Amino acid sequence: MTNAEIATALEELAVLYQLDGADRYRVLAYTNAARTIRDQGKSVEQMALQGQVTGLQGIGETLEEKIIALVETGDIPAAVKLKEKLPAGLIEINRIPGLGPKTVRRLHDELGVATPEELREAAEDQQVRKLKGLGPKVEENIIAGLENLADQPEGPSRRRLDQIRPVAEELVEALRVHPACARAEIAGSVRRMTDTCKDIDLIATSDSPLDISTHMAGLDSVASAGNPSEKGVKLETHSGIGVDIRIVGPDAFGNLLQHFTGSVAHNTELREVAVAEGLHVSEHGIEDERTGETERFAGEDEVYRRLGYEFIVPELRENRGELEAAREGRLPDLVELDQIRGDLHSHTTLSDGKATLEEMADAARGIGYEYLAITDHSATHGFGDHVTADRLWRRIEEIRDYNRDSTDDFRLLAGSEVNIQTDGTLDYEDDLLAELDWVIASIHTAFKDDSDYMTARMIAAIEHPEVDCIGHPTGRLLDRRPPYPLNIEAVIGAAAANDTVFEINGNPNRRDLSDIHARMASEAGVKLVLNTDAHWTAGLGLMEYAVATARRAWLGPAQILNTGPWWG
DNA sequence: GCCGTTTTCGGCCCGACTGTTTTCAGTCG
Repeated sequence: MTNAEIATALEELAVLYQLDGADRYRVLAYTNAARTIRDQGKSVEQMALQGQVTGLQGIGETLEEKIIALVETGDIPAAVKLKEKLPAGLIEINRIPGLGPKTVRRLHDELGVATPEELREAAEDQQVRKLKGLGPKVEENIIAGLENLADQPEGPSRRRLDQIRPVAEELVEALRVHPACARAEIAGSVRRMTDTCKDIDLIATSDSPLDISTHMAGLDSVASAGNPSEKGVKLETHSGIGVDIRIVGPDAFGNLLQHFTGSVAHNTELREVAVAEGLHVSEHGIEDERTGETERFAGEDEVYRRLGYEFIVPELRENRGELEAAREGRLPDLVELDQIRGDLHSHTTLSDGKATLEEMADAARGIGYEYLAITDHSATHGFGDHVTADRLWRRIEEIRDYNRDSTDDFRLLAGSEVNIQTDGTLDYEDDLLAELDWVIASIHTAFKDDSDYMTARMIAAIEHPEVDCIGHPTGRLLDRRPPYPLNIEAVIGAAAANDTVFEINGNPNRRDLSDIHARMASEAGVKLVLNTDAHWTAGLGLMEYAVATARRAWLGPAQILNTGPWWG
């Protein structure tokens, strides 16, 4: 059972407890545990079975028992019991925005509502407004909410960073050009460079905040807006992206930026630690309970310093140990985009790329790279653009000619992205692979839902003496395909033992390895390489996403192969 | 339900918004 599946089961149990009227802190404990588990790189199933799961933050004996029951039987007894007691429709109803567990429970107890359909009837018959504290607006919200629920059964969707970031940049620019705006920044998950984002958070400071809110609500790209106020405004773009704009005075800009950058887990931990020292942190400032005074800071770095931390870059703010490290002055020295000296994964028209070898080389040279590996697909790629062994031999000669004729220090590397076949072997002979400067092995076919099989196949490639690197190691596509199942610890162990490098593929649809797995790999002594997998010249520009993932994985230049010169 | 450089019991981040009230509970991020 995957960590995501365990987390989902615990989140469902949290909702069931909520509907059952449980203490809110008990519910919170399950929600926090689910988040911790979702964030783990190691298999929580294995940890639970080996009696190690209580070592995780927020997981005690009770949760350990429930997790063990879940992985052994597929169910948590407490959840089964609650599902017998509470109609399944209530969980569905609870997903309507604005309807929380307390209201759902009252609708059930006082009106007998057990399904979305019964709720619709109750709202249309104006029965809901008969309940104390509920009125016609709630009925309207229910009817609208049920419509949306039918439209998007999976709940609010997250979008890839590359889809949402240009919109955020356009909107923050619209803030900045307004004469009344003193400062504006992108905050939230876009600033933290997460894989996907739910919405856009923007913050600003202004002497006439209402003008700013009204201006933003009236933009052409805005489909609908809430009430513009002095504190900000909520928008939705025509493409359905939610935007939250918050405005404060210039003296508290740092507090607001810190608050709205998040993450929730980071801020919650930050504030809990502060409370123990008598300090109350919010977007408005830091209140010292001994003096009753609130300190405000224009700069975010001052907020961290006041609380006893080194400045923490946004990419690290996930409550994955960064607060402790910042307090002790041992934050990592993170890799920067300008430290990358070459790209080791690119395609040309020889396989499925859109640009020629010369065009790709010119583009890489234009970025200022010292080297570019040409790694077209191999002999079994299919789609009519596979590269036969004979053709690859000739390509090696072409690249050597290119380098010989080159008048500067830039060099092309002769490489290949070789398919890992179903039995773990590669689709070129060893003598050809040995002639290449750089060999990436990747899985492109036969994704099986069998962890033992996929792991063995991957390890066979890692152990192959001619393989330098594993490409997009988990095969995930953020908007359409989950990773294939791998025993990631075993795979990392094999890479460490064989000096095989893992790629962080910077294609924003992949970001593979993920931040969590890349950090695990690095801690196990595996080197990482940051690549774009470019299929056209502009694709080389995607390196910033690989760098972002590497920074989120706590990686510095010393852990990354292509911050160095070509060594081959 | 979890947890401990005040605590093994009694706490558990903080504020905005909404809809309903006329001071607040519930929900959300």
